[in-house]
Amino acid sequence: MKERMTQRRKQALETKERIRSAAFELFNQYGYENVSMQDIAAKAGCSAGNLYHYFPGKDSLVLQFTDHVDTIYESIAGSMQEDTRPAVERLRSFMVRAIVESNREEVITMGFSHALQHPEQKTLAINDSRPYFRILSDLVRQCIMEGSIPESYTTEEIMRRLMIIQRGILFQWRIEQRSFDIEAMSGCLVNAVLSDICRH
Amino acid sequence: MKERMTQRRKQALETKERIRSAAFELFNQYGYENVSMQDIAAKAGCSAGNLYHYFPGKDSLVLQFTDHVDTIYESIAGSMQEDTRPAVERLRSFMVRAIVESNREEVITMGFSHALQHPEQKTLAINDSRPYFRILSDLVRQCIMEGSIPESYTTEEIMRRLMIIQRGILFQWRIEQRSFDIEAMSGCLVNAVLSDICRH
Amino acid sequence: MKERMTQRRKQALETKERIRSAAFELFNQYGYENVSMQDIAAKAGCSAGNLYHYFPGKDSLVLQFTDHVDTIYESIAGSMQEDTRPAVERLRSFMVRAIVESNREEVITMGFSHALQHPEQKTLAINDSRPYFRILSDLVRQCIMEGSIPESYTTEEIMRRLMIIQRGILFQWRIEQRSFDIEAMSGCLVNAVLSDICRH
Amino acid sequence: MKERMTQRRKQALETKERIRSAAFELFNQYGYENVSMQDIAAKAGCSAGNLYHYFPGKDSLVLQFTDHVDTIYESIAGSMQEDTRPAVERLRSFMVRAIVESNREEVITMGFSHALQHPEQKTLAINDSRPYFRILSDLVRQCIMEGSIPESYTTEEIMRRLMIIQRGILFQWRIEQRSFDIEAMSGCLVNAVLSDICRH
DNA sequence: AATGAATGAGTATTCATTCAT
DNA sequence: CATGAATGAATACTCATTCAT
Repeated sequence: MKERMTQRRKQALETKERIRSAAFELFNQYGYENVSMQDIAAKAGCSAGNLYHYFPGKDSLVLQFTDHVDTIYESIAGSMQEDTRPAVERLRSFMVRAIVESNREEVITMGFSHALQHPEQKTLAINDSRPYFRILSDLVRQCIMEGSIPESYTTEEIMRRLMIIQRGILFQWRIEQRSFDIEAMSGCLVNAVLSDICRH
Repeated sequence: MKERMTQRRKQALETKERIRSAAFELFNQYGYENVSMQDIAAKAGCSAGNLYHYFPGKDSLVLQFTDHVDTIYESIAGSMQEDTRPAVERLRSFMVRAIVESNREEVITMGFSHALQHPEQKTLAINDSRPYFRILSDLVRQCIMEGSIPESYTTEEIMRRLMIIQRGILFQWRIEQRSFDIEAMSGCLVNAVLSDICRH
Repeated sequence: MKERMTQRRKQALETKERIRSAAFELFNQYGYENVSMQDIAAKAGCSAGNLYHYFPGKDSLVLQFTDHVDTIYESIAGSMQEDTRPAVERLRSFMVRAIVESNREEVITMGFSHALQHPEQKTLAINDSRPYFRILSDLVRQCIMEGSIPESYTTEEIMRRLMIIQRGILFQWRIEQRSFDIEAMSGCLVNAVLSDICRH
Repeated sequence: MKERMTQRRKQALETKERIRSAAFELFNQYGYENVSMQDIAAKAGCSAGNLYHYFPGKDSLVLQFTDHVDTIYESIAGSMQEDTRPAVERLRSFMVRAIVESNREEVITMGFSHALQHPEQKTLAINDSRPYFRILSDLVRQCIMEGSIPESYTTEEIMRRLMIIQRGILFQWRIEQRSFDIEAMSGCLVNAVLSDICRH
């Protein structure tokens, strides 16, 4: 019986994941408003009614994307734990990888567009409980402590600039339909901004 | 009789403008997909059917925003015609003003969000016939000619970086709900990027 | 001053005719329900509002077609006034010409389709005051009098058969998109029916 | 469980049939363009949205009528399989029954009217894959083989004449609002046409 | 005589969501 | 866990008609 439950639960998790990923792909390709629950069900290979066993509504499907991004950021941070370079180098690396990775996963564009249309939901607002902001502010603070970033800046100001770069690149990347070298561009702009900051 | 015609035509133009601006406000506030033609009509003070005397459809209402932006950019460029400073200074000024002005008009955010969801419409794609790109590429070319930007960069590369900055700021400005100094931030980031470029 | 009035009236008549013929062409091509008053106005080269100076509504525009058909039938009858052949020959000729001529004018198909959809309006019902029926019943009665059609038939029965032939041809002609010889077919079927009648 | 599924499916089929028949009655009574999806839903006793579970759109509802007619024709042909009379007699019988039966079902008039308005859809065009035309051309060919119809005619020419008779009767039957003996009329006109053909 | 701006009711179609099975 | 029939409200767009000019 336990076996069966596990079996069943496993299947259920698979179904949930199938739904989530179907939704993400479709949202990304056509935009939130142009994807219907029936479309998602069709792509996930189940009935429309069944979606409601796993997600309370369409909204909650979009909002899954923040969890998804957090996972990505955490895995980047995890893989850098043994990096012993100065904080400013690690910050640079983290930003570049965050930009590249987050643009690999296409849902994010959708999430960004959604956030742009609904700023009041504060989906992308600075929020210390979310891994992205936690990791980033940690790194920035270490930079300030090690002296590579002058104390005259607040953590928030630094983060804001980096976020502007990240989101600007995401935007342009989408608009130009992926036609430039995103890694080079990220490295270059993150550098420009950090150098500028360090010089003051 | 001509007088009367003018009267009528004037009223018609007013109606058209009322519709356009109602649409812009609503789109900006609630997002394109969450605004119905009825909503627009109600706000414009006319019947829904009447909208179709002035605009062939909902789409064409959104697309008006590019014209609107173009007007802004042209007026900035116009007001700078007698500026005799080096090209790189003028580029800096133009960018800062473009960012500040375009964020003053709220529709633009909506247009950007729309462009993000429909990149295939190439609303914001580089397009030499649009004033923004014409002005920008002119200035960049002058910088290259006067030597302030090295020849190793193409105009397009420079423009891409500036656009990333502009759009990143717009994004963040919207997300943080206008809670930082946009002029200072623009100056700062445009500087950082241009300095970085000039140094190479 | 009289001149001017005449001038004006002439222009008015021209406009009315332009509207009528625009409506007919469009109705015929696209069907009554798929043509809007604005379409008609555009084709007639005037404003939509102006249509209402000449016709009280869209309905009355369709109904014009019966007048139009009557004119055709009267002109056929007129041109046959000096025909001295036996009545049955003249009936044959009239039918063939009526079929051919009425299919030349395309509106008629539209009128027929309209009549089919609204039989309660009795647009095509037998109606002695209309030229078509007057002419036809005259000819049939002459046939009976001259003995070429037996007295055992009523005028109405004969007319009904001829009308069936006429409308069947019109139908098929439309369905097959004008791809057979309508004159030969008319002659042939009218003959078959009349011969059959005469034999009994 | 299978039982239950059957129950559900049965109910679904009933609903589909209720919708189809509601649509047919209404189309026939008021004409395609004067019936709204809401009307159909109301008559079928379900919501308008539900219509779209069963039929992709309004058009597809009209087009169901050809299937309906085909069923009728096939049942007539089926019931004549053991008829051993000469082909020309069987052709006569088939035509009369086809005319009478098809006029019993009122939708057909509506379908015809629709076909008249949209000849480009070729709903009623000669189409060898449809039972009506297959049966008819079979019978005609047999007549030619047995010598009752001269070889100088093509199958198509014969069929065209019979179709003209059938459609003409249908037309007149509708226009005169069912006020004559359709069986007698069919027999009489089919006879007249076939005799005429046989004589040449 | 003519315009064209304005209306308001109407139309097909979509879709998130519910629920009996 | 899963289905899919059903709903009902919403939505973009159309159009005959009116009327001030």
